[in-house]
Amino acid sequence: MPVHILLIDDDANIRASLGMVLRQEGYTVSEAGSGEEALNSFHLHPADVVLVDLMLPGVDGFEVTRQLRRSSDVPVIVVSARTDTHDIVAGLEAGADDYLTKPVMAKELSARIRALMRRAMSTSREGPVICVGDLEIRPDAGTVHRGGVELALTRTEFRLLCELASRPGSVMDRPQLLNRVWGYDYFGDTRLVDVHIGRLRAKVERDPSRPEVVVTVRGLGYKLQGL
Amino acid sequence: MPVHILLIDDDANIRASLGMVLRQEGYTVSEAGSGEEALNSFHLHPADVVLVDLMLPGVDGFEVTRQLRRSSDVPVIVVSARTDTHDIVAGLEAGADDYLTKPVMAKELSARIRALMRRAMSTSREGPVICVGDLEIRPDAGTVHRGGVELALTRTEFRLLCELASRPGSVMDRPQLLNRVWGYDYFGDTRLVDVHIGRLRAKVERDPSRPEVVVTVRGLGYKLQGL
DNA sequence: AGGTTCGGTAACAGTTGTGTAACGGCTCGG
DNA sequence: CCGAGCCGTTACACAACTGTTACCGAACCT
Repeated sequence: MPVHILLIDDDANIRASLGMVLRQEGYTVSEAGSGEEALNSFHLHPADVVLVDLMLPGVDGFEVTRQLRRSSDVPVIVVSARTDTHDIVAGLEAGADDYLTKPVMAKELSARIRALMRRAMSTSREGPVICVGDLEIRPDAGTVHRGGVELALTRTEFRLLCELASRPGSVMDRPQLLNRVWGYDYFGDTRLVDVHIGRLRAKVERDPSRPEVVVTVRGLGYKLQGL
Repeated sequence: MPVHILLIDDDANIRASLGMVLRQEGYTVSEAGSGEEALNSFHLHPADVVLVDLMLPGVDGFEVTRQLRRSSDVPVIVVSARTDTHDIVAGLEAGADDYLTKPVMAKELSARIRALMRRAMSTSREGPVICVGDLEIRPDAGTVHRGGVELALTRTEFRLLCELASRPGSVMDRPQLLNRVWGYDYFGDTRLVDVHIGRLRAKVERDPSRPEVVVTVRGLGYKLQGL
């Protein structure tokens, strides 16, 4: 799941250069040139991090921050040309988590984003949940639920399932699975994967004799039936 | 409950002036002049926020930050004379939440502390009482009640329980628990955690032979049954 | 259909993980 | 100095998990 950043600045050049830096870091980026645009955009498609300039036409950066805070805990970083302590304090008081002054160093910006996300994640109550079909996989809790009941998977089964779930719908062959689940660097033939797939099915499938979730692709490997 | 700040700097003048600023803001402050002193102090009396200088004799600020992170989620702000982007990035990567360059503006420092505490407290502070199943845990009071009666836990048992309760439902593995409860670095295998889990269960579980609260996740660790 | 390959699964034995009892060291208060 | 409680280590028994093998049926090919 890519991390999404909303970038708010009225200067298209700055948006372009910051955007490029962020995209290179692997983030997806959407841009807004005004406060109104930003708030609308955020409502439609909430971001994981917001970068906001203070000087915006219309609704300024302070106000954008306050509005965001009203409905969201999203991490907000102010990026502004204004270096005055008064502005910094006002930005943070408005609800921002950090304040950077232009010109920003790319490395510093991304380090600060990482630090902030780390902090924001660590306090989030619920870990991520991966849903495949009627399965709910919680890598964090190490549990799999189906219809509210917890399935008792072993560690290997769980890792196998997670590995398959990391790319639902696409086939993974045996060497690949051996590598990623067992860490083996192994070619020859072993039925290891098959056996564990079988054990996994016994717990995961409604009717293990007719698999609907963990599907065999003959001659290739296995895949998770996306949906 | 007053907010407590640990201030680490080898320059007594800076400690004095920053300390004064912080005390005026209503914080209680303890000071340390070296990394070793700071880590010892933190272990004895954990702070709510840590301010650390980078240039320290012996264990430097980077290392202090890393060590703290190993056993705690405490908010850490680096306060350093070094303005180089490389240092900023390294500080944040080491686990710091923010990085300020000297000379620091008092107003900015306190605004950043407030912003960070707001973020850190937003969901992590469980309030005065954590309830798990029919257990009532009061971290401040150091007590656990079940059905109105107080359970007599030892300090270790209590910390273990609190640690598990900090993320109910999420599995915590043994190294993690060793770090956070005992402050150990992980060295090989020890049954220490298991034994104390057993002792904790003897007091906490209705039927210790069939645990419902402190649940084993084989191959991974233990978790508190959220409910 | 017959031969061949591939996948599913039962059985088993070896390995690993976990619960717990027991023991000695330590601290603290009398 | 002595006992009580707590802590960390060790040892052992038992349960759960793992990887291998063997056998069988299904799918594929000619």
